[in-house]
Amino acid sequence: MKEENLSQSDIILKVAYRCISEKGYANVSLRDIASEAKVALSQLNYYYKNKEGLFLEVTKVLTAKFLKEIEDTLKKGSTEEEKLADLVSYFRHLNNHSTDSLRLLYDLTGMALWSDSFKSVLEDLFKSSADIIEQYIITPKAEQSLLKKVSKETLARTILGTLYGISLLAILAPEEKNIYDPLSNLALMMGYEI
Amino acid sequence: MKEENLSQSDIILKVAYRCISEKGYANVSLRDIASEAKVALSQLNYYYKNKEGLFLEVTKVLTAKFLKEIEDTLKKGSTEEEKLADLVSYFRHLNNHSTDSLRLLYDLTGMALWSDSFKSVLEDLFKSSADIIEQYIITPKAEQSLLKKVSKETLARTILGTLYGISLLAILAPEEKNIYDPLSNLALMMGYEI
DNA sequence: ATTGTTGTCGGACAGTCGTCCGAATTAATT
DNA sequence: AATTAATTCGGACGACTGTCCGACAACAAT
Repeated sequence: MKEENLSQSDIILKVAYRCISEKGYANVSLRDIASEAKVALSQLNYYYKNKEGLFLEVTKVLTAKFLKEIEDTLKKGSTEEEKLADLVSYFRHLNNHSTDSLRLLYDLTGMALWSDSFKSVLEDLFKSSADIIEQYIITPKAEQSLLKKVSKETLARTILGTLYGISLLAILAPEEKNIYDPLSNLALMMGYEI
Repeated sequence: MKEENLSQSDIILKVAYRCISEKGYANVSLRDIASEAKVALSQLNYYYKNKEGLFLEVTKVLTAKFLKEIEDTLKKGSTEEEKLADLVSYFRHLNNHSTDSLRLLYDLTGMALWSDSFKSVLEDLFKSSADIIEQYIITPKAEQSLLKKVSKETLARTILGTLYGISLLAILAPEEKNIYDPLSNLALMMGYEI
């Protein structure tokens, strides 16, 4: 077990991540986390000062994870079409196999609607994600397509927003069979053949 | 003042709607609502039984409002292009002038991630919205476009998800100037000229 | 006029929450 | 070995939460 040599602060962070992604930030108390981590309640304040401090740290872990995975995904393919298809597949994969992390992302996004601290972290994630997408996908080739009328930044933001919104709808309606078609559809809408 | 002849239960509902949309469901207590409504705390339980009951009622009011506005919006235009442009304008308008209602929608969507009661209400909203979009926008004309490869249902769901996701990003990054371009961009991506 | 129903209120209840503090233990430094 | 610093713990504190109950008022129906 690699968990043996984790510091107590790491354990707390890990357990907090799992708890929130399973039950939602509004339904998790510090006592829940402390007891699941087999740690005294006061240790959470010792390492992270506040509940907000702890949850903020969880948010940073999550956003860093997403950012890295998005970049890794976009690095793989060689052509634009491949990269976009990979990005769509990545979100589809999140929906299928990492529903908890995706729910956590939406939950923390909801927190960002009311708290400036969380808002700045999430803003940074979306800004960085859009930048990466712009860098890897929006090549001159795409600009020559039917999308030449909009800026690179706008196009990248549109892609991100679409993936984000459709994934959220997919989480809320898991019974739909062709629920991930819209993701592939995005590429078609952009004029790609994937 | 039309508020004079509102029943107490209506006042409570109205105040609850406003409170949640201003501070978020996790940050509003029944006492907050009761005091703002100038009503005894126990009255909230008298009329709505639970906190969940009250918030659920707020959710139903909100979803009904959105559904009606979406339908009204789509009824106006005569052509497909107009209808789609109107729908985009409607979301843009929400972002600019009804930010509270939009935030409330996202907040309750977040609640739907953890509670089955809220989930079914929100599911219904998205399902009905997609149906309406499909009915008004996806005519044979659109099917003959470059989108002929996907089903009507999928296309409608894509439009809804895109509007939803991009609006959420727009709320979180209000400083961006051309933040609503992606909305218009959606139509361009679909091959429309608006 | 009396009875019963509905609405309204204040207050109390038990439980949970985040935070903090003092003591005990362990580790590091001198 | 002795002193200082960093961890870890249990417990307590005050504040806040949702829920519930009994009393009183308004009104309707008999």
